[in-house]
Amino acid sequence: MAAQDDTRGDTEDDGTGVGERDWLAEYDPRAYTPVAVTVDVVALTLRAGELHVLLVERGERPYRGCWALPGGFLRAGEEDLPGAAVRELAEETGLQGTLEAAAALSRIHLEQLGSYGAPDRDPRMHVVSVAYLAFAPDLPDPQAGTDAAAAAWHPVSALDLTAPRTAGPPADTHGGGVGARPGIRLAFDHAVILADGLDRARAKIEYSPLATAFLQHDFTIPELRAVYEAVWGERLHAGNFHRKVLSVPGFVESTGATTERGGTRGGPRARTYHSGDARLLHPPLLRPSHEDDIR
Amino acid sequence: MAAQDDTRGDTEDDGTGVGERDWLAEYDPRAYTPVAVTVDVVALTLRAGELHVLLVERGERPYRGCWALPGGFLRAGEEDLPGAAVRELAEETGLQGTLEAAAALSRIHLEQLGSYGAPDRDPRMHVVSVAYLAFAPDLPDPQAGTDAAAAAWHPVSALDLTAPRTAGPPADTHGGGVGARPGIRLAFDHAVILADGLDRARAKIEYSPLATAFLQHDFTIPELRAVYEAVWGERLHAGNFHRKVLSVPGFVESTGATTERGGTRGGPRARTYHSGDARLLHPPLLRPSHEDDIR
DNA sequence: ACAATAGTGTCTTTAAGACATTATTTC
DNA sequence: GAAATAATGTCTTAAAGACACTATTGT
Repeated sequence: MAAQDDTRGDTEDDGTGVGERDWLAEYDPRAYTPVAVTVDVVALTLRAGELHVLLVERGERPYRGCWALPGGFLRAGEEDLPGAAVRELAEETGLQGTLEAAAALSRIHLEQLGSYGAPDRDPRMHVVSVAYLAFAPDLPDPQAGTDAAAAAWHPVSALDLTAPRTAGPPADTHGGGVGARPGIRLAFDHAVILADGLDRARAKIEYSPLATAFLQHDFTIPELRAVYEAVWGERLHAGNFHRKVLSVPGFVESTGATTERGGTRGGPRARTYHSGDARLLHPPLLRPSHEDDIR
Repeated sequence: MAAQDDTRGDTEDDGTGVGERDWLAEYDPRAYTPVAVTVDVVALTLRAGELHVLLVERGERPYRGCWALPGGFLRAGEEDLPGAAVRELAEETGLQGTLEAAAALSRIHLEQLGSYGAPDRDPRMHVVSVAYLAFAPDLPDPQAGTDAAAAAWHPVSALDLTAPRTAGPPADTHGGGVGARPGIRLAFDHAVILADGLDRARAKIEYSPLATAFLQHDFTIPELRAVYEAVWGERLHAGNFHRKVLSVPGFVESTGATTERGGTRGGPRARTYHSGDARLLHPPLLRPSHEDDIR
C-alpha cells in the first residue's frame, strides 16, 4: 500500500487478528528475511570511435575473475539512489577528490535504468539491484587503487551479451578460457542489465541531446555524428545528419570558431559547437528504420 | 561491482585491511543496517471517460487515513519484482481466485516504472520502493475484504499532484479536511510516483499499442480515441485520428462487425476492432505539440 | 427535422532521405 | 595532384494536420 505496507513479509492478516496500531514502536526490521539493495552502473563512453563500458574484475566468489558492472551496497539511511550511483562511479573510476575529477564527474549524465530483483540472481541471498545508466566523455583509465581487483573500459563489441537467463552462477568460469566464445561473459545477470542499458542509450539519443555528453565541451558536427554511429552501430549520411542537427532548435550552439586542423585524412576544418539548452529534440533524430524490426 | 559487491555498507577498506576472501561463509545479512524493499503499483484505468488510479486508504501511521498507492513488501526469496506487483494488484483489487479474475488480470499490462529510495521518504526506516505501472480495462470496484482499510478507483483529476518534495510526513493530515485544497494529498512520495507514472503512460501510448489495454477485447476507433483523449487530457480530431490509427500496420485488426447501436447522442454504428500484433507503432501517434513544451 | 457522430476525401505544410555539388584541407 | 571530408543545395516521398463532406443513427 505504501512505501512500507501494513502487510509484512509474513502473512499476519489470516486469523491472527493482531491489532497493528503502534507496531511502529516495536518494529524490528531485523526480524524479517532480509533483502539487500545494491546500485549498479552501466557507464558508457566513447574511445577511439568505439563504445566502451566500465567493468570491474571480481576478486571474490561467486563469479571470481569474471567482469561485472561497477556497483555496491546502498548505504542505508545515508544516501539516496543516485547518490550511491555517483559514489560507486567515482570510486571505481578513480575520479575522487581532485578538482578536475569533480569537473569530469559533473559532465557525466546519469539516469535510472531499472531494477532487477529475481530471487536467484545472486546465489548468496535475495538482492535487488537498482541499475543506473551513465554517459561519460572520454575519461582517463580507471585507477585500480581503490576498491576492486581491477577496473577497465571494455569495448562492448568484445562482450557476450547473450542473456544466460539460466540464473545461478556457473562454476568458476575464468575470464577467457574455455572454447572460442563470442566474447567475455559478465557476472550475475549483468549481461541483461547492460543490454537494457544499450537499448536505452540507443533510444535516448533519438529524443534527447545527450549524445553530447559523450563529447568534450566543444565539439564538431562530425564528432557528434561519430557518437551516433558508435551507439547505433550504423554509418549515417554525413550531409543529411549535418543539416538535421542544425535544424533542431536548441540542440547545438555555434562557438564561431573552427578546429585547428582538418581531418587526419584531409578535408576542411570543421566548425565547433557546444550543447544548447534544449532538453528534448524536436523533431527527433530517428534511427534508420530498415523496415525489418517493425515488430 | 556486482549484484552484491565486496564493499559492504560499512567502509572496511580504510585501514582495517580485512582479507575479504571467503567472507561468504561468515556472511550474516542481519549484521548490517537494513534496507526494506517494497513494490508499489500505479494502476490506471478508464471509468466514464476519465482516467482513474487505484488507491488504498492507510489504516496505520504514518499517514493514517491518507490515500496511498497499493503495494507492500517484497517477499524475500519467494518472488521477483513483477510477481510482487501482480500479487499486490490482485490482493488490492480483490481479483483473486476466480476464473474471471484471472482472465481480467491477464489483460492487464504491467511494466516497471522506476525505483524510489530517498533515505527519508519513509520515517520509519530506509525503504526502497520499486514502482510498477499498470494499464487495466474497466474493473469492478475493489473488494476491501482482503487487506487494507479501503481500496477504490479515484479520478486522477481529484488528486493533488504537486510534489511536496519536503520529505517526511506532515502530522496527521486526515483525508480531506483543512482548507480548500486543490485535491487529495497522497502519502509518502506517492504523488511523485503517480506523476511519473502519468508521464510514462502519456508517452507510452504514443509509440506502443498499449492504449488498447484500457479497453475490452473488442473496441471501436472512437473508444480508442477516448482513451487517448483521457490520458493526454486533450480533444483529438476524430477524422484524422481514425485514419491515422488504421494506417499503422498491426495496431488494430477489423472484426468485420459493428456495434449494436449508435452513439448515445446519435451517429452511425461503429465498426469493431481488436488489438493487432504490433508491439511498436510505426509511425507513432504523436501528441499535439502546442509548441510550448519544446524544452 | 435536427443534432451528433462515423468514416472518407482533399489540400497544405513539414520533414526525411537520396543524391549531387562546392570548397577546403592533408598527404 | 589526388583523396577525403565539411557543408550546402535540390528533389522525391511520406506523413501530420486543417478542413470539408457524406452517410447513418438517436432524440
